[in-house]
Amino acid sequence: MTQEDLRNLFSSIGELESCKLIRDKLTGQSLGYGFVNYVKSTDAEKAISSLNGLRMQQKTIKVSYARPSTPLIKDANLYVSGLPKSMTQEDLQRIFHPFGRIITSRILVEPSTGMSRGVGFVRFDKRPEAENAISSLNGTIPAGAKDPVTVKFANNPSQKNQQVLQSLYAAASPTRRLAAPTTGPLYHQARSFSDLLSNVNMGLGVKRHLPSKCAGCTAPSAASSSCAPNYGICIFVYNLSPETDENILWQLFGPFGAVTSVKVIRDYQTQKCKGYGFVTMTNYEEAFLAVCSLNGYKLGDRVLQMSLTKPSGAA
DNA sequence: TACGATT
Repeated sequence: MTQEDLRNLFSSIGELESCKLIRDKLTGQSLGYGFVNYVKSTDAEKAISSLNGLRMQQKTIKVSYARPSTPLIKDANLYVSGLPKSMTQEDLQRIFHPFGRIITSRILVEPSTGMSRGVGFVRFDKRPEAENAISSLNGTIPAGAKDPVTVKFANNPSQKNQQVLQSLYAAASPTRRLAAPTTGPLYHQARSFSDLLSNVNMGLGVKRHLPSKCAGCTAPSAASSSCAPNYGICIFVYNLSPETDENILWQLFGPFGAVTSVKVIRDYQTQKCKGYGFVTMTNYEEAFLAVCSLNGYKLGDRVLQMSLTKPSGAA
């Protein structure tokens, strides 16, 4: 939605004094909210009663009175993971409401099934309420659940966009390409990697740095995995260096076939890779070959290990 | 830091 869309929608109620769509500072992308001032307060009331809850495309818009702008309401948004799949938004609110006024909350779902992904968000009115919720709830086990939940401050959308831009820049940067070839790990990777691929393409056995039993490949029926089985095969990759970025995973797995997503798991504070990541591939045969080929592959000074992700909830 | 998930 553009600023103009916002203006058109809300000016249909009454005369506007001002109207502002909030955008990311770097990318200019809408952050999904904005502020509208009406000349007459009765029009503001009308806007809330007629537009709140309106469904637009995939979204349900929320319209309410803006809270007074103060530093206290900033950074009060929490990210919650490890929730039982059976937990509803109402359950989530029940758990968090003792700590303060909840502005919004939601549980993320798999689009295809509507099933909970076990993660969600809770935005409190005030920062100290959010802090209290973290210290009281993080690591605790909800009633009736068997695993503890993680409660922490949510990532800031502009931080996330910065990461994406940096990663794109790093991939495209000529200095990076010139600096790497003779000494960097990418050079060594590229040479031995192409050897490896030519082996694969000729249908020959694959050299490995470890005597590999192809972990995770022994039971092809285990193709179902915790990560979106409808969307592909999810591969767990371990022993990545702290400097690993998404591009490296794309480069490693892309030649084996269709890769739908890659994820480097990072420490939130340092933004360094925690040593592992995930790659989702569309086709089982290609994923199988990638795991068999890349397990034991030496990237820089590290021997990679990989397997299909641990199935979840299987008896 | 051997299984994430960021509206």
